[in-house]
Amino acid sequence: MEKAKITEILDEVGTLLELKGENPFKSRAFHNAARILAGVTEDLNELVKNGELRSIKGIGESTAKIISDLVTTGSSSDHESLKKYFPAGIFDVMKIQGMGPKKVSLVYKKLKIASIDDLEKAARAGKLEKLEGFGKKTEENILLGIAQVRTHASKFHIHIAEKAAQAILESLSTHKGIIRSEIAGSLRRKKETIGDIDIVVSAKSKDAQSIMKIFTTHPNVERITGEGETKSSVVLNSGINCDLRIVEEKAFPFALNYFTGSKDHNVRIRSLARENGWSLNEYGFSLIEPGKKIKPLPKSIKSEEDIYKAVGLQYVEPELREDLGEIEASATGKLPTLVTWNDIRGTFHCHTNYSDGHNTLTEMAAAAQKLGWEYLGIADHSKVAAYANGLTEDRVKKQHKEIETLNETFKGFKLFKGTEVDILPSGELDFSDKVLASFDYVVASVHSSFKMSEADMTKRIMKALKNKYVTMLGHLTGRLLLERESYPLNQTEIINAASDLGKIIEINAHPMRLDLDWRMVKYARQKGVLIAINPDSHVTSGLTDVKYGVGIARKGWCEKRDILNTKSVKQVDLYLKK
DNA sequence: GCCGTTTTCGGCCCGACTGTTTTCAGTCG
Repeated sequence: MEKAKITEILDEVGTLLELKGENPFKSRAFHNAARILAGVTEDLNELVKNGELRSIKGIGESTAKIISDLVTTGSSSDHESLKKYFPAGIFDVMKIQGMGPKKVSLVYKKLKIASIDDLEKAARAGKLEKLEGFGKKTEENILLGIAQVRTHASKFHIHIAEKAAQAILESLSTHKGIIRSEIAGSLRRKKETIGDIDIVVSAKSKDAQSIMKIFTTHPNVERITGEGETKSSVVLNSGINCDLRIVEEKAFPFALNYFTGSKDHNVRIRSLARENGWSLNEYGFSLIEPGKKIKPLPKSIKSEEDIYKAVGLQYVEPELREDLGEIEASATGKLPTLVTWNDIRGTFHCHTNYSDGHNTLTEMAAAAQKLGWEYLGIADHSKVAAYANGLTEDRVKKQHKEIETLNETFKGFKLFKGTEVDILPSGELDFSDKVLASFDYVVASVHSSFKMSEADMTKRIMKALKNKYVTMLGHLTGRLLLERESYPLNQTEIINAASDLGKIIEINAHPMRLDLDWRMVKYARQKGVLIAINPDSHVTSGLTDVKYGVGIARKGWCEKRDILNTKSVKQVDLYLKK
């Protein structure tokens, strides 16, 4: 069984235990195990065979048994017996705002509700309000929650969320009482997809009410879902939930840190505080048992840096706060130096209006130069990509001529001739070797037949990788959210092969390809594989929007040495000279 | 259920808001 499926089952076990009303720490143990397992790069079969599962922190006797059963037999008796308590549809019901484990469990037991449709029918018939702990208002909220799940995806692209958040922030800034204000949450952590927007501001309490008013009456607000003195929640007309928190100035760094998350990162920081005998919340440090000091409370915390220092850590950039090793790295002074916009010299996966980009070669070159870049790689689609107006051999020649002519006009800037050649289902490439040889570099990508088995898809890509003209494997992600294109892939095998063959792996080249799994990046780095994270103009309107769509434009995606910084650009340049 | 070197038992992060209660459980982040 594949690892992704196993982590899904562990999560399911955790959720089923919540529904059963088990000890919350017990169910959390399974969710933790799922998350931890997802970050394991070693071969699962080997780990099971050698009995090494238990050596992973967070995997104990029960979770190890489930994992090992799933790996060896494809099913787990513990999971199967838990499943008997609730039908599968129950997981959908859990997605509705306001429906947590207790309420879901109750409506199932009393009314046999096990799907969103059932829930809607019961709400419309007024059956829910008669249940204990429910009422008229709860019923209305559930109907709203159902409507929301149906009309909006629960996640939004970062650039959509960013624009929506900025609009709110701008309105708030008109209030003179605001001392500091910042976007927090996953948007600050620069996740590729955003669940909701968190904004934190500091102000005197006498100003709180009028600040809240600006927020809840903003023209972009569709409806208010919660309104209090320090916290309000709204749904914006784009469908994104947005929360505003108002705290006193001295609490601002704590609130910012708290609401930036991630949840798992916060839990770790709080545990560190506890070791000193302190409790940490969004307002500050306090002693767990007043009078029984273990370590004196830190004084004058003015910034997040001060908080990290107080618990013995180096400052951790928001982009790294996922509890995926950053706490340990920070404690030992081994945090990576992150890429910044200034590190970028160019990129290699751009489309133009030759295929499905929105801009001409001239416009793309001008935009790249305006960004201060030294080069831009043009990689339009190949002929089989008819949906994207892929280039035939003749049009490739025409584009090459145009690039050559343009290059003569540049000073300190160069356009590279590339292609994003389709990897056909057979693993053959969409251009002959002779045509491929005419490019400066070749990106090979899968754009069709996504429903192959993991083994076949991996074989297909491996075959393409072995072609000597292929420089880079295009958009390897394995998890493509919000998009129809999605395919299974043995990432470990591909990275190993790229390492052996000296190929580059490109991640998230496409603004629509989301949720980079940086654990995979970490593994690739261990294997010495050069990773290129590239913007392109595929969906957005050219390079003007490019900084939203891509990792390379944002710090935090990887370490500098992974990407097209001075050192690795030289490596890429070497490729180009070959 | 998982962890731990001062602990093999006892703790595990913490608070705001809602809607239902009539003092608080449930949900969320």
